[in-house]
Amino acid sequence: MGISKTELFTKKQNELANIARVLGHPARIAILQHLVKINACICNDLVAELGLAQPTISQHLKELKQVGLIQGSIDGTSVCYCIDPKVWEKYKKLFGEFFVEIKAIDKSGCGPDCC
Amino acid sequence: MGISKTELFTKKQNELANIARVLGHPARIAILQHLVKINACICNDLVAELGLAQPTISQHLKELKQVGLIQGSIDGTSVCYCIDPKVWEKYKKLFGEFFVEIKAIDKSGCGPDCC
DNA sequence: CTGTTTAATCGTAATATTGCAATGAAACGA
DNA sequence: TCGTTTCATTGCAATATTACGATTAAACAG
Repeated sequence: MGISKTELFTKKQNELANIARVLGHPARIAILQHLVKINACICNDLVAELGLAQPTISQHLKELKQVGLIQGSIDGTSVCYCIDPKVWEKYKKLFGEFFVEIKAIDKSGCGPDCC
Repeated sequence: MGISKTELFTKKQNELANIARVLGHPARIAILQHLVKINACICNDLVAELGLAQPTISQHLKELKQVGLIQGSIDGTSVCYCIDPKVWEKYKKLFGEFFVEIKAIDKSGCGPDCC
C-alpha cells in the first residue's frame, strides 16, 4: 500500500478502510461468496475452485481470518473454513452506515456549472 | 497490488473488488464522508481538512473519479467536487447484495469441532 | 502582460501486495 | 515407522500503492 498516514483519520475510518481493503481483491470476494453459497464449512476445494495456487489461497484466507470474517477449525489433516456470522453482520452494518442516503445537492456557494 | 489474475473471476467479482479497493484507504473514506456531510460541491478545502499534501489529495480524487463516485466541475480557478448520487446508489446496492443474510451453518460433512 | 491562485501531472522514494515454488508441520493410514 | 495428504510458512520476483516536492496549466485580478 505504500505507507499510509493512519494517524490522520478516525478509528472508524481506518477500520472501514481496512475491511474495504481486504474485500478489495476478487479472490477474496470469490472465497467469501463460495463460503456463503456452500453455507457450511469447507475444506480446501477452494484451490481447485478458484484456480490459484495453494499458497496464494492460504494467504488470502489469512487476511480474511485477520479481520475476523472467517474462522478455520482443524479437522484431521484438513481445515474447515466458514464465515463468522457476527463479524459478517458487523461489517454489513458498517457499510450500510457508510452508504447513507444522498440528499439533493445544495448548490449555494458554487458556480453555475457546478456538478 | 502486485499482479492480479482478474481473468479468473467474474465481471461482478472484479467490479465489487475494485470498488472495495478504492474504498480501502482512509483518506478516500474521509473525502467521501466530507462530501456527504457538506452536501454540496466543495472546492479544495479538502487539503486543509485532511492534512495531506495537495498532490496526494488530487491523486485520491482521481481514483474516486475513475470509479464514478464523484464528479468535478471547474469553477474559475477552483474545482467543485460532489458525489454522483446514481453511482453512489449503485455501489450501495452492490455491497448490499454482497452482504447477504448468513443462514445457520449446516455442519454435515464436517468434523465435531468444526467452526 | 504580470503575478497569483488553484489544481493536475510528473518523477521518485518508500513501502505494500500478489503469486508461486520450495519447504515445513501436523494428522492420518498402512 | 514411513509415506501421504493437507495446509501454513518462507523467500522471492514482479508489480502496485502511497506520499510529496517540483513543475505545469488554466483562470483570474490588477
